[in-house]
Amino acid sequence: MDALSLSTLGHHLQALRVERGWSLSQLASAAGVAKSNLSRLEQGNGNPTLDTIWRLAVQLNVPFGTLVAPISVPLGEDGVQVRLIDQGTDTPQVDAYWMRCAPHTLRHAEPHTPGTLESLTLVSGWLEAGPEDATRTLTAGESMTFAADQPHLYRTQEAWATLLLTVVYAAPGATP
Amino acid sequence: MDALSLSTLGHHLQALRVERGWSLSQLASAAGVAKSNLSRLEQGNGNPTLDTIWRLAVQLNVPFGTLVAPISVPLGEDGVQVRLIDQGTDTPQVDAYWMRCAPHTLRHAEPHTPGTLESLTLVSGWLEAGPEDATRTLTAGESMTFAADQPHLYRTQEAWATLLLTVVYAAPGATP
DNA sequence: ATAGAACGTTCTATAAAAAGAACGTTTTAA
DNA sequence: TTAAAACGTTCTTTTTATAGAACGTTCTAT
Repeated sequence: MDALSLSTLGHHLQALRVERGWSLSQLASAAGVAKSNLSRLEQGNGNPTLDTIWRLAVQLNVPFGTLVAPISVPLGEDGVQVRLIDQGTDTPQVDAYWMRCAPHTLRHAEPHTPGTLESLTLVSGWLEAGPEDATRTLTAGESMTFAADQPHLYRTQEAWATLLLTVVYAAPGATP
Repeated sequence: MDALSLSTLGHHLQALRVERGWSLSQLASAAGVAKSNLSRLEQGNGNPTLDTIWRLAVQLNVPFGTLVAPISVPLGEDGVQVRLIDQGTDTPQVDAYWMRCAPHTLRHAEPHTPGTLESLTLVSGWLEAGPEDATRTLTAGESMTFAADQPHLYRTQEAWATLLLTVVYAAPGATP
């Protein structure tokens, strides 16, 4: 754990607290944490316990990861990281992926088999994606579906992109 | 921090490690964590430090929140199992879940805050979902988006359903 | 003005998380 | 068959995160 992350946590804690108009003492008391402890954390020192982070997150009403973001995750060589979440057992075959693209990444993807579709939902950041002649841009929370049986691409600019991606392969015998 | 969350963390740690074919000793060594410590954590005891969680998350190559996110319902009484995949860091807030529903399940969900949307993509099976007065049915590979700021439901029939679900919370200050 | 309360910080004491050594067991290799 | 290595667990020791008390300071109200 680097010092940057610790000060990030501290800044986040303080920002969220002030945003809500609470004093350090109030938050500490409400969360059941010693105010000396919270003080230390906001200063960027310390290395809080999961229990402590948990209590503060609950009290601040933020998702857990929010406190410690930005998240640093190792990437593949091309700046794209992909993880298989699940594979369907039905027809058509469906593969579900979690995917993350570094800033200024351009990933070209080969065509899948005819009739294949991809659906993606952006979780964080900004992304341009789609068939190479018909891309669209997405921001957090937005979704799109496109035909993936032709060359397609994923491209980021200044921001990271995190998304869910499902590949729906054409059902055997289906009429295109 | 309740015991459930701690054992959840333990299970996640172990599952991710085994998934990668690593031994406890290997992971501990690679992450720079004492194996006694990791052993304790996988057993569901202990209350790890942010530093420890961080090192393990980086080594396992998963977003931070994934390790500690509560697997909300372990296929509980309502036959629904939910796993947090990722949480966005942007505005609007986006939470990504993997969800599985047993056959003949009916799950009623409370309204989210105004403006909240849910997008889901079915990976396997059959699912009826949406606002209670406007549900739709999905089969493998299909997607839908609906307003989740009203009572909504998920219902299966004879088959299981596996899906990706993203909850997009309304941006603060957005005009509904 | 002045007493009181609340603020955030910095002490000290205690509880516990982390590291490292040692253990018995299982796997691997000679 | 045996020696060596790796495994995961359980000890002990060390480090440190947490709680609580005490502090000086800044608001608030009388």
